Amino acid sequence: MSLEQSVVRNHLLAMLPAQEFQALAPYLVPVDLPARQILQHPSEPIRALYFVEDGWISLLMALQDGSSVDIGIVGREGMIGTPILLGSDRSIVEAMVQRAGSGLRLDAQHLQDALRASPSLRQLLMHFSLALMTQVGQMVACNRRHPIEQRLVCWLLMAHDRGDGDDLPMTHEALAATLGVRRASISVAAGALQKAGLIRYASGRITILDRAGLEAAACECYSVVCAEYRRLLGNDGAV
Amino acid sequence: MSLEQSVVRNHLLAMLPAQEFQALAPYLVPVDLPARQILQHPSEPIRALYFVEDGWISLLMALQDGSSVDIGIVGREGMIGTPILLGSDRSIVEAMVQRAGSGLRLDAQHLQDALRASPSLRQLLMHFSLALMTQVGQMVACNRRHPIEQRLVCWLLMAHDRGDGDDLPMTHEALAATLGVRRASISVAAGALQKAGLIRYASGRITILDRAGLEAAACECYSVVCAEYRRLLGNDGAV
DNA sequence: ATTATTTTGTGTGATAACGTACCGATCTTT
DNA sequence: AAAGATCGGTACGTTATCACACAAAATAAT
Repeated sequence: MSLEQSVVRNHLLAMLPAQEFQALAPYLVPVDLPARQILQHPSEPIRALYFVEDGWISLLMALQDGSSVDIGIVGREGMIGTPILLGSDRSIVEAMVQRAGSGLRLDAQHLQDALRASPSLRQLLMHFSLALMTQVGQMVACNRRHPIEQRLVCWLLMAHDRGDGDDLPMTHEALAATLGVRRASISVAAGALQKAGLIRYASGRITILDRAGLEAAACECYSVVCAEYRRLLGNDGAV
Repeated sequence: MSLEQSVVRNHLLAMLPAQEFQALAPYLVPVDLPARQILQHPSEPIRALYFVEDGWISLLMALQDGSSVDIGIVGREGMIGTPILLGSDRSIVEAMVQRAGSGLRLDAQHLQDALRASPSLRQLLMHFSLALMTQVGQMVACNRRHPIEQRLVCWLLMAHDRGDGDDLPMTHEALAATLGVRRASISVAAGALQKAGLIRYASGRITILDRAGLEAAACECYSVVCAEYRRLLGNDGAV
């Protein structure tokens, strides 16, 4: 009883030609992605790719002082496991489920078979890798030059794109860890956004009230990265 | 009369099996890389890959305020043109020659032929792309958390690794643009390093005096990224 | 040699963000 | 309902870095 492409929410898989998807389907295993699960641990071999169906995954870089910084975010527009695609079973980048959801697992040892079964898959995955690289690159500049409030807005928009509704299950504390700043700084920045009527929040839940207003308040980084996702993955592939 | 592998200084090409290199050689065109030449322009199609032989190339992300930030640096351990490898002839990342040198050009339309001629090449290029991705990711965290002086040291070490001697032809102004900070901040940071006897500088030239001392003064980012280059490209591939 | 240009040193005040701390509000557990 | 834990608001002093400005030193051009 095989997986139906029509019910797949992952954009990469949804874009595959129907026949290729059918050939690929036997390798795909539906899995839950509970919050805080680590899909890619810096010190352990990566055993599988994950095509995200729901929720979103943070790519983190841990520092020696114990802090860590988000270098990218992946939702149903993408997958976790670019190192495998690029020929290594390790990476110092950590991938952690930030918003619980589900995904389709493709075991690493089947990747070559899967690529044979679906010739379009390689191109899609490589394009996604490039889009992700662009996102990470933009983050370098963003972290260097843009103030906390804009970075926060940028993050909220990216998370909103990858979520199901207008609610984001994040505390100020979690956001602070994600953006690599103090919790108090988030409280101040989020307070300003709430006062401006762009968002509302209460105990661990942030609600997007004015999407257009947020887009206007974000730094360029949001739209630049979005445009690149669209260019590489098409309007349907982009979030 | 073909290119001799023994005289090639690019580490990726040097690591190829001799036979594969011979098959690839006809596609490689020696080129000069004058300072400030742009190998990859955000708004133009990328027509070629460049295997760096000498000098180094900055990967830049330009921002709307007119500033730009270095997201990575490539020397003879690598190549310019990962977007082509990953299936796109465009990228919003700019590649500019920062220290003049030379390279071997592989025209984009020959890449597929080249990959057929040298099966090892794809794996090497993908490993390099992953190493570069790691470097960029670490830069995100570094820019977020580490002070200017450490970032400067980090950059000096990376440039030193990729250069020929202990002299780096960079003004404070150029360094400021590279690191995305004020020129005065560089003068202060560099002044401290000079006072500590780690470097010496004069009008557009920085000399590395105490390599070990610099390594001790750098943030973790330098060694983390180095280790990843070594892991992925081997001791000979790493800078 | 003189003049212009580039490069570096330095100072002043402003600002963003930090570390830390404490309190009240809200949620969870019992 | 009470107690405990988590979450958010706010404040204080500190530090890193900024923007701007100007002069001294070094280099290049005439």
